[in-house]
Amino acid sequence: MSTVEKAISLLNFFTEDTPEWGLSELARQARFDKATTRRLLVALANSGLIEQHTVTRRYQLGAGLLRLARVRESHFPLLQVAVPVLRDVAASTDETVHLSEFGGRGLVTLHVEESTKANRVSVSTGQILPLHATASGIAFLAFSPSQLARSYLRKSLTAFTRHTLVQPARLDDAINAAAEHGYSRGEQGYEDGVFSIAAPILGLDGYAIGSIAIAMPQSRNTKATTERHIQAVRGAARAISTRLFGEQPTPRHARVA
Amino acid sequence: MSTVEKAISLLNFFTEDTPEWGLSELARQARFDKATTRRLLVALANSGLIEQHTVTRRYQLGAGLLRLARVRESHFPLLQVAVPVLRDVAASTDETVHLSEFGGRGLVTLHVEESTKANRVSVSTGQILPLHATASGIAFLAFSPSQLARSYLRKSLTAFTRHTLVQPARLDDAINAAAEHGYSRGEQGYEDGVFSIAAPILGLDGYAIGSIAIAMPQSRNTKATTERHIQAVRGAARAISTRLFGEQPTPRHARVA
DNA sequence: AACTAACGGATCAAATAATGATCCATGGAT
DNA sequence: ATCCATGGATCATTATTTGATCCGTTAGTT
Repeated sequence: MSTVEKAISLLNFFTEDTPEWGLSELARQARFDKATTRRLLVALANSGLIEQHTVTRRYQLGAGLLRLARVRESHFPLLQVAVPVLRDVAASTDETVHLSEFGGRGLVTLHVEESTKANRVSVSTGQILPLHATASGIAFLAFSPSQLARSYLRKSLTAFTRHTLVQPARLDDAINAAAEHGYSRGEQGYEDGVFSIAAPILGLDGYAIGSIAIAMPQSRNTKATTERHIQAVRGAARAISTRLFGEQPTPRHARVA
Repeated sequence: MSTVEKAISLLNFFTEDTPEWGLSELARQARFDKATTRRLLVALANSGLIEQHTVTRRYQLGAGLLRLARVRESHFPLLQVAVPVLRDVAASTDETVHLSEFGGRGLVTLHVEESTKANRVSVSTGQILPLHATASGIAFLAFSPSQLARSYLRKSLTAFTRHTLVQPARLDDAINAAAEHGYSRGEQGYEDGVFSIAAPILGLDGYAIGSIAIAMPQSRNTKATTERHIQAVRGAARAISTRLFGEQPTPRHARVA
């Protein structure tokens, strides 16, 4: 892990739940030396990615992030384009719909539109989704350069539930099925009782850049609705690609051998 | 400049105008060695702050930034709170209004609502404003810990126009006037022909966290309108503080000796 | 088709910057 | 009044970053 990666990894400790950190607390959590942590924080603060409250001396995310996020969004308006589409899908299905993009080392959940039902699936923004255990991940892998899928298969496949696909062969099957049909199913692979359907959002090169998924309680997974959900999620994913690039990219499957 | 700061400084080359960079091009611009630049970019990419286009091999800002910006905005909803206020001011004055926040080493312009007039001032998001040459900067300095103001006064005071305040004594006067009246004027200090009025947005500790400013062509700087603009910008700045913190912070002036 | 130039990327000895044990001052809590 | 945890500073040791140089590709020119 390079110094730069260490510094940035500190940023990831700042979440909706813990948006502020004291120095010692953060050092302990990140398992860095206190002095090291401080130096990294100071560097981040000098760059505007972190700010320090002058009174409490606690650290929080800085204004520089807003600026950079704006630049990115103005160049590549994923959220701007996708959020209305997600909203439509959420409205027409009344199930939780979420968008994730591949960035760095995993699928980052960027936006969530929740169902209005009392019994619904809650997803929180910022969550990193494991590729092998979620519908979103499988959909993404199915349309990724096969090298990526394969290198991922070699890594440790954590079992989050009894249903998580941990045998490489079964994961291959799931990926191949997703590549063939253009969508994937996740049946309690990450969290018990959650069923989801996902489709990949393709980039101009035909490879997936992320996914969109509908998540619902397993109990609402009925034949009749599922078919509608598949259509909705595939249509939404294609709409997002088309609006982003002005055309529908030609999919590039990644069959795993 | 630490390695971390170097890496993050690379991010700042990605702007609305140049949102993509090739490796060599960026290395030249940043005056880093090509190998160094690449290592830094790879580290940033591993962390999700940068992404590389698989085909063109060019680099652009990554999805991780969106996530972090969201976390910050949900913890400290400056934009969410301020944008509607800016919109009101822009609508009622029909002049360009912009919001900046102090982060890292300068005032970062976070949002702009432009006038609908043909002859208007254009400000672009992401611009870094010099503290001594803009109304926003003076307003900020006037309500900053005096240490900050003083250390800034020691630094080189670049003259952007013939009107830029470069003599420390005159800058002191401007800061003191702003501290006294709660707003500042910028008369062509940064760009010729631009007149602006700014007020500080105060944090809970009573020190400024940023500013809000109205900018217009010098020709429209008339006594009658100026008084209205002063009221508008002061009211807006106070409204933002109040909505952010639920109370109006007690201002802490920073009289310069 | 051969040549050139610029590109992204990889390598590794030398140079430099990061590390962490240790110390200090401050502020709550008991 | 004492204790303990905090944020911050120091500096010899250590590990990482650096950059000259190399390589294979691609795109433009002759």
